[in-house]
Amino acid sequence: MSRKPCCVGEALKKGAWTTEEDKKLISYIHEHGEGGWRDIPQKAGLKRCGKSCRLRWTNYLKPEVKRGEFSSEEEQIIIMLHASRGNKWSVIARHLPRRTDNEIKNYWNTHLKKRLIEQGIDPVTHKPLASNTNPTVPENLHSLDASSSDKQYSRSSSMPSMSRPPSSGLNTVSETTSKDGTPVHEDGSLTPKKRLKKSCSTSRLLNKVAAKATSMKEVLSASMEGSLSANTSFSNGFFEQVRNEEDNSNASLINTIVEFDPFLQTTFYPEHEMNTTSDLGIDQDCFSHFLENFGRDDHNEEHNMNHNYGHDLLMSDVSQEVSSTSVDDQDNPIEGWSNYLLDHADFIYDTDSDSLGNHFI
DNA sequence: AACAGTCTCAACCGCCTCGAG
DNA sequence: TCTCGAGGCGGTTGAGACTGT
Repeated sequence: MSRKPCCVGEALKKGAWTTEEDKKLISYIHEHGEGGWRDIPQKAGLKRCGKSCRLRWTNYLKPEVKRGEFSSEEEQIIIMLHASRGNKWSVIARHLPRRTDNEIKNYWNTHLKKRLIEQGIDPVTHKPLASNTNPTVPENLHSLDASSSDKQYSRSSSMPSMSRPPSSGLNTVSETTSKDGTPVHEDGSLTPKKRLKKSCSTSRLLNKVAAKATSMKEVLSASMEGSLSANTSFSNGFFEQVRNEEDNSNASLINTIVEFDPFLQTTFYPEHEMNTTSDLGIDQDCFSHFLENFGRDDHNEEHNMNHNYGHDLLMSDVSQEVSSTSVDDQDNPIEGWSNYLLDHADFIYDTDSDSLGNHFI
């Protein structure tokens, strides 16, 4: 009622933010905190819409925002969650610490979607494209391992950020490391070994995760529709089998995946109400639970080198203490998940093993 | 060297939800 | 209970950098 409209009747600036504008915004928010976006432009001396300030801060300047190349672990999570939730970028972002929905959305549209298509997987349904007769066979990953995927990484790792303001020596992200902190040549490209390892690992995981995500989506759909029955591929005693094998690595993986997605808990643990604080001790931020279970990597110096623009900007010119949520305080929490999945996900394609593996295909 | 095409991603747009008044 | 602004969200755009010819 009494509130004044936002951004009305003012000659507001649009387009890319300048370094000076960033400094003003960072300085103001650091001093007064977030919130009250409507008033921030005026108080901070910016000719910007409050909404624009909020977006600039949350997507780019916020100290805890992680910027740079997505790891294969993060890619797995994005694909899996996209399969079950669709384009719910904010939901996906909640499972990827320090990543913004906008960044995930961009990464999906420019990288993951294309790669899934190349593999014959529909990025919308996460099911094999009609033209691909055998899309889930891992061998098909050879077609993108060193070509498309490698090309993407090579290109993106060497490409400067487009709309990033003139660095003025402030941004150290891509000077000695790739976007995800991987060591790079002086020209910004990944070393051949790193590139090969990364692309192969990513492609292998993409194949596995895409197939797994498809199954998960089917189960989720069936669950949501209340139609999960003996006809569902996960059924036929599968839940019981998994749950009775607590010390089995397969069961452990399933549990981890289920824990990862609270919605799937009702599928695997139908006697439980869908509850954000289930008996598993999992909530919407269940990824942190995973961290507790499987430990944090303490060899993430590379990731710790992943400073960010806002942080550097603030530290460079504004003599104020940086927020306590410093990048250096947080190592990459995804690594453990990746290693665990890599170590245990092979059963998904292991058709020679027991029935557990086949349920996922 | 110049140009066109491609790619990336920050920023914008418009709609929706929530909650203050 | 209703109104409407703030904030959140997903889709889209376009500037700028890279690549190929």
